[in-house]
Amino acid sequence: MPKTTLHLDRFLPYRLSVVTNRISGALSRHYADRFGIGIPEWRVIANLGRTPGLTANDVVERSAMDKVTVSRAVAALEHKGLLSRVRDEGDKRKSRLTLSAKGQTVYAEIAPLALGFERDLLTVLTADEAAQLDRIIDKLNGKMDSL
Amino acid sequence: MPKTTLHLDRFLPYRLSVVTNRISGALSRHYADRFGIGIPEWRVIANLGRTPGLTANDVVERSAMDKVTVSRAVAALEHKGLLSRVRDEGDKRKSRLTLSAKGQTVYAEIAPLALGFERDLLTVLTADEAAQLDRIIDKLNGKMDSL
DNA sequence: GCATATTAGTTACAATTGAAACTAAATTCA
DNA sequence: TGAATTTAGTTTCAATTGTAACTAATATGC
Repeated sequence: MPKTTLHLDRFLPYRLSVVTNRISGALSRHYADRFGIGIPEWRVIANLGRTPGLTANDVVERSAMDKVTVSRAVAALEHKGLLSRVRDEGDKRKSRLTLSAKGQTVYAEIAPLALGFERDLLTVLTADEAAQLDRIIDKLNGKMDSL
Repeated sequence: MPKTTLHLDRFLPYRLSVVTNRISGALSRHYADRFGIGIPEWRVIANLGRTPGLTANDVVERSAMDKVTVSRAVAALEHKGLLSRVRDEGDKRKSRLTLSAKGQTVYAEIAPLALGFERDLLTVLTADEAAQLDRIIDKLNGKMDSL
């Protein structure tokens, strides 16, 4: 029988939101404090760390962040000297973004920290549960695509 | 072998954050637009709908929301005539909160809508996956408690 | 070829948010 | 008791965020 009463602490969107915010918050405290980097900035770094030369728009598409958020994160990172822009000669609306040496250092420091955090988190799940969760998230994303 | 490269779109905290924000966003669009109610207000309503007479602080404890957020949501709901406060005679710092008739109507309209949304979401998961997900969320929350 | 539409990115503005400081009431304990 | 602490809730302030409007460059259609 389907639920007929709304029980907030049994309500999936709510439960997801709570646990996710706790995780994001804890993770960002790990690096925000130590490196003065916020979540959007960190996501830009993570993308450029793996794939240099992306444009801001490429980052938007990959990161599910807003245009404006990315624009600001890029500006902040440039200001801090963590990345540089090179105007694309073929299409002058775009800029190619790459981490500076300093930016790469930050990436190299934070990435293992983030992976360590994830690994620690995953210790409470069996390998099977972790795999399930991955599949479930994909399915939920698929559902959201079609909505 | 554990991961050694940070691949943002395989990184659990990130994946969770993306899917959760998509779900929360879609859900809140369902009622925010129609009822002029934001997420924090809705959460207060959901709590009082099931359990009238809670104090603001009770809501904070149950909802994982911030004190300030709850205070503001309560003030907004009172202003809109959706709830009323009655100063607790035993402890005059507290107010007992209850939905007005109008507030109960809103609750009665949104609750099934929210449950319907959840039900629709869950159609992409098998019963077993849904149960797994529930368990996984509990485990992750347990981990976050201990952190 | 030039007017129109689209795309990359930024800026302006308003709304949301949380940390910190605050008020008022209740509790503790010396 | 009554001074010091804690608790409930509010207010202030600054930071973050997204929507909408904008600029500049490119692509499209007639």
